[in-house]
Amino acid sequence: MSDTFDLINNIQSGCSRVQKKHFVKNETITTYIQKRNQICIIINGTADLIRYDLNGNKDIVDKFNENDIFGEAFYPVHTNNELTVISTTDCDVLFLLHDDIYKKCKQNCKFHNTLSSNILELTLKNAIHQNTRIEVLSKRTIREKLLTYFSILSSKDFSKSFTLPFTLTNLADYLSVDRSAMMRELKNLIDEGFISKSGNRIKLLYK
Amino acid sequence: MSDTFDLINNIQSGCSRVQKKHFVKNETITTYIQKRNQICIIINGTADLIRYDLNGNKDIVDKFNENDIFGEAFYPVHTNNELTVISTTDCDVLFLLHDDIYKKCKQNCKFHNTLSSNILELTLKNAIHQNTRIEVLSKRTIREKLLTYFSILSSKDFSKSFTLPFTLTNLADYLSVDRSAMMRELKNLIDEGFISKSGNRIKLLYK
DNA sequence: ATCTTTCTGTTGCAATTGCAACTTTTTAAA
DNA sequence: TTTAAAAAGTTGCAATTGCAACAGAAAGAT
Repeated sequence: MSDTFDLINNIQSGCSRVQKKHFVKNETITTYIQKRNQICIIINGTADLIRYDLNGNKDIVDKFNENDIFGEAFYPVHTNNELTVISTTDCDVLFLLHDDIYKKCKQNCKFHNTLSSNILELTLKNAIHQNTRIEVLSKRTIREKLLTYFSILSSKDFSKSFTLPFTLTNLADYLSVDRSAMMRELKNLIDEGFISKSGNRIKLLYK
Repeated sequence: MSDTFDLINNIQSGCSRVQKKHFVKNETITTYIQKRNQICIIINGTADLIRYDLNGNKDIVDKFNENDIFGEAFYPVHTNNELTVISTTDCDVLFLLHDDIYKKCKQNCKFHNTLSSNILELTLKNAIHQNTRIEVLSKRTIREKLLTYFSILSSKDFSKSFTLPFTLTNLADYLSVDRSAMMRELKNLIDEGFISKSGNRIKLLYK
């Protein structure tokens, strides 16, 4: 994507303390503990944001892909549990300091301006992601959650047919519902003729 | 807040097409139809983001307060229903054009830099809001939703006691659960000694 | 090519939730 | 200050969901 591309091209000339690091699969990229000044951007690869609660239960809070922006700065201060970002493939990550973006650079340097614009773009994309998820999660039944999510995917692809960006197991996590209950409801939707499904390709049959 | 304050102070000097408008209670501030270039900031007052679905049902999607940033740019493109922002009190709203923020100003003018920095801050605050809601909504039971939300409010206030920022009716909407079911669960939490409640002031009694 | 792990698909059952339908209390408006 | 409109509080009941516990299929690893 040109956004991040511009940014990388400008790192050399920058007056900011920007680092780029490489991670192999299953490494800890960062933990959300007293790093509210750190903002991260995935240049390539994928990672999971994982919560370990007090009982040691593991829970995938978010999934990050190429060009996604993340960091403790995006999260409420929360003392009860620990958030950790772990690479799910090999990946390259850019680490920026929030203050370097926020505080106005006295020289009005080109790097700062590029940085601000790019990060605004990435942050907006992030907001769209989040609002999509909120719209889906705020539906009360599994059926409505599925249909809402499908409808958004359909709008995005301009087509009644689309491929799920997840495994069904991960879809259940995304919708925050029990997997078996979701499977049951998917079956109902198929039996009642609302959708058809082969593998993780879905087709909407209504309207 | 100093963020928005800085911004307003700089409007006069700006090269950008910024408008400030006043609305009385119950006016339509904007609709999310083909305004993906429009970004709005509430200077003061409050507003609701409302969805009208195909059956004409009304649903409060989000609530905005002073210094909140919003606009179609934050939402997925979605053909099925209409989103409208309506003032719930008298309010003043700043209208910016996304392109004016995104596209680099050739003169590196002071206004542009202030704008970018401020909007990044507001956008980050917005992300924290959204992630809070996602964390709460992704809990599977009403009990967990309540306790998670309470725990976040408690962390924010550095206290086991805090005041709900909503009426109970609006809290049920925020948690996306049936109000009567939520009341039942609140009562259970009180009876089992997890919390105490008087009016909309909550006290956590555990740990 | 075999083994191991992850994912898909199912089902019974108990627990939770939403819905509908009320009453009472509080707040706002005329 | 009376009236109207929200909000809070309750309850029975039916529907949905989560949980547990499987078996089979697919994908990765050795």
